[in-house]
Amino acid sequence: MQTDCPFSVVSLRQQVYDYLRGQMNRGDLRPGSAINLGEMSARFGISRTPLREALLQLEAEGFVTIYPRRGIVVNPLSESDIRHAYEVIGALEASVILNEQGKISSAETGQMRELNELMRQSLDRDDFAEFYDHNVAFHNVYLDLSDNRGLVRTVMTLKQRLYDFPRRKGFVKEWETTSTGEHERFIGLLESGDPKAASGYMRDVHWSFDVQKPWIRRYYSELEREGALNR
Amino acid sequence: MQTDCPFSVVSLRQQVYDYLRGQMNRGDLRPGSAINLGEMSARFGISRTPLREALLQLEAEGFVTIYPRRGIVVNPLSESDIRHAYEVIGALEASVILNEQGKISSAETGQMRELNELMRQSLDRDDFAEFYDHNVAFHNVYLDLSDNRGLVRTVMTLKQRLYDFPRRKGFVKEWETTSTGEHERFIGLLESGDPKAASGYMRDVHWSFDVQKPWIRRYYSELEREGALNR
DNA sequence: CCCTGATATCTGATATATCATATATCTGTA
DNA sequence: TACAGATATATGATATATCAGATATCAGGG
Repeated sequence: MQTDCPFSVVSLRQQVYDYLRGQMNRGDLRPGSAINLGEMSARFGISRTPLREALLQLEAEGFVTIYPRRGIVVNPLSESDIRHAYEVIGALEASVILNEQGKISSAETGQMRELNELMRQSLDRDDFAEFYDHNVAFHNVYLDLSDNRGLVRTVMTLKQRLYDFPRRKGFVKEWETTSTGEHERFIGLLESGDPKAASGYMRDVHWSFDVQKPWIRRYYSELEREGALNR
Repeated sequence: MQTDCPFSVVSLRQQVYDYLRGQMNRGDLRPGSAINLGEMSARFGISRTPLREALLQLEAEGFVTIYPRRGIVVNPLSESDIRHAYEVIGALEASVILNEQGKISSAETGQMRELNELMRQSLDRDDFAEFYDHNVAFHNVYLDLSDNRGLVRTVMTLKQRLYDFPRRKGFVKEWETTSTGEHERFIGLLESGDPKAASGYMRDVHWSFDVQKPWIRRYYSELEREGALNR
């Protein structure tokens, strides 16, 4: 029925949401920058209502703050925001790995191996965007096994928050090399039949703010110099 | 400055949100029931805009579904919704317990003991509302130690979803007795200096859907007979 | 010069009107 | 009688106008 329909009407609200998310993702809309309903309405030639609705959604997801009658600002990403995101992502990804262990077979670990290899190739080619897409796809191998779509949506929204503003055209190569190594260790634990250890490794190492802190600080401090990150 | 101000203007949108949440909480707005913007606008004498904005927020939080141009429906709570909520709550509460273990002292465990005792007294008096308030307060003892307000908000929203619709004036007493026993075990693990075991117990026993499934099914199946829960 | 109160301006919040889509009902034809 | 197309109705989605609160600026008095 509806899911088979080749046509769909995308609400203006959704289009605005997608547009603004795209702007943040490309770095065209930076942390701290102001968004003005009246200007946007004039620029796009649409009314303020769908704009406002899209922004209310973005606010609920943490991307912007609406100051009543004062203005709308794109949220900076502070170190504690990063720490909080790591905490939630780590806990939820670990939970999925444990809960869906029965569905993680050699097809899945094989897929993750491929993606990890593609990540390494992207690293060698300095292709940042591709590296991150493969990274997201790596984690999605097990996330997509979960029917808990709310959980996955929470994780994905937080990842978008993490990835948007530091989404620069560059790496801390040592971090990414370590990261792909952690992926490999993770796969090894899964393949050796120890999903509990794999789950713990994902939460306590790969998504541990404390463990990753030196890389995080190095990575984000470089961005801070570029003015993309406000403490 | 603003946080000290004894006066505040509460937007219509927020008032509508609070009102509707209160209605769901009291069972005056049941799962499956329709909400009509035009009727509500007429009844409250306010425009549809803040109504719609409140409902968009409620939709984002899982309480309602807005069917474009067709109507707005209060979401039923299915068994899989409950399972999903348990999964997320368990993972996140366990994470807080681990991360904030340094802040959990005898003051906190003492507080939890008191609340658990109050829960037992409510149970003896068949005071359902009070039992649940103490239960929420019990868990909040450690949740409030976390500065990850996004995490806590996620947990609280899911709990509201769980508690609203089965919020009847009654108990499965054996479940609640078992539950307070689990609280006691949890406190014991904390006091014996094993926060990791306490964290694991909270996630793998107290908030494990599989472990609690028999109680859940008994509790919610009674509600289903009352028409409060749709599968 | 500084402070206070009045006024102007800005911008989101709300009210009202209209539009766009989904569904129900009616009408005509085979 | 059944089916297809046209029309009516319902309801959320969007457009436009106005309001309400926050901030900036100005004017007057001490």
